[in-house]
Amino acid sequence: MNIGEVAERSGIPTKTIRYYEDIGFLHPKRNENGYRIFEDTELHKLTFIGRARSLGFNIEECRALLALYEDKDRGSADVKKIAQQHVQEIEDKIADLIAMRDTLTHLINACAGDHRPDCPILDNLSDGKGE
Amino acid sequence: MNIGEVAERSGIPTKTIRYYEDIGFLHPKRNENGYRIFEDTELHKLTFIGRARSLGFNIEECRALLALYEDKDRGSADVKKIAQQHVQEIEDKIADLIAMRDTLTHLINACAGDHRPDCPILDNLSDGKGE
DNA sequence: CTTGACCTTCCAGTGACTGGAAGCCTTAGA
DNA sequence: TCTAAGGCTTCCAGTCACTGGAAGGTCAAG
Repeated sequence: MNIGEVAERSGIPTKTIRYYEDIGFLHPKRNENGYRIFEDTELHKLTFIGRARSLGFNIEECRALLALYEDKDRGSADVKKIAQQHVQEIEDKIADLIAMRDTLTHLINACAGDHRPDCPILDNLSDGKGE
Repeated sequence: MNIGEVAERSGIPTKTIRYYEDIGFLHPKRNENGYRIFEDTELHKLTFIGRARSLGFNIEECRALLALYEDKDRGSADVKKIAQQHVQEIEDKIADLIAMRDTLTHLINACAGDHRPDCPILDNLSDGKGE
């Protein structure tokens, strides 16, 4: 397969695939004209990475997961640990965002939203009060 | 005030304050030795930006909010609109994160997390099934 | 007079891509 | 056989909002 076909089948853009090669995820062979040739194993790897990324794992976590995937002797505990840490990070982010949303919603509800200049949102940004 | 004092009082690192000057948020005067001198208005502005950033507004949104804050003739509707758009973005992010968390939690619960190699988490990343 | 805490500028790196330029390769059609 | 389109290559720069570090000037205390 050429890179275009792999991109289509994995759902990962060609640019990103080349980037993944740069950072050592893949080592596709080249044919005599310099084009990358991908095997099914590489397509599979890319799809794996794509799924992990869409679950919010960063590149280093993907690397670790991939290494575990390819290690037939690993215990599932290692994988579970990475996933649990990641869930905790996600929970933290959710909590931060909810706090932001709640503050903002509160301010928005207090704001008339008309032609007059009084604005609790700006007042809060200006003096930190009004919550 | 020198930059160090402003940093302490606003809670914004000196590096970031210099960066904010670079991108045109501030225009502190300089004294003869080249040091920046900050007035209270600049400290106030920085604190404003700090609060807006902590509510998740990006730099351009902060710029817009600051401009509205300094425009005595604006209507609160303009501010409310920016805030509402921002809340919508936050809601979207929260929804994405919750979806990730739920998928992961589901997989984690299905994973024994022991010394054995079977792992539903890796299986899911590998073949997309198991949800 | 030295030490240490400030301050300055400039350059590079972060994460994970993404866009664009310049140029080679391949294939289908006129 | 020429040509045009599309796919492929590399390399460089930009994104966002900082952050770290180097190299050096300034200032106040002891």
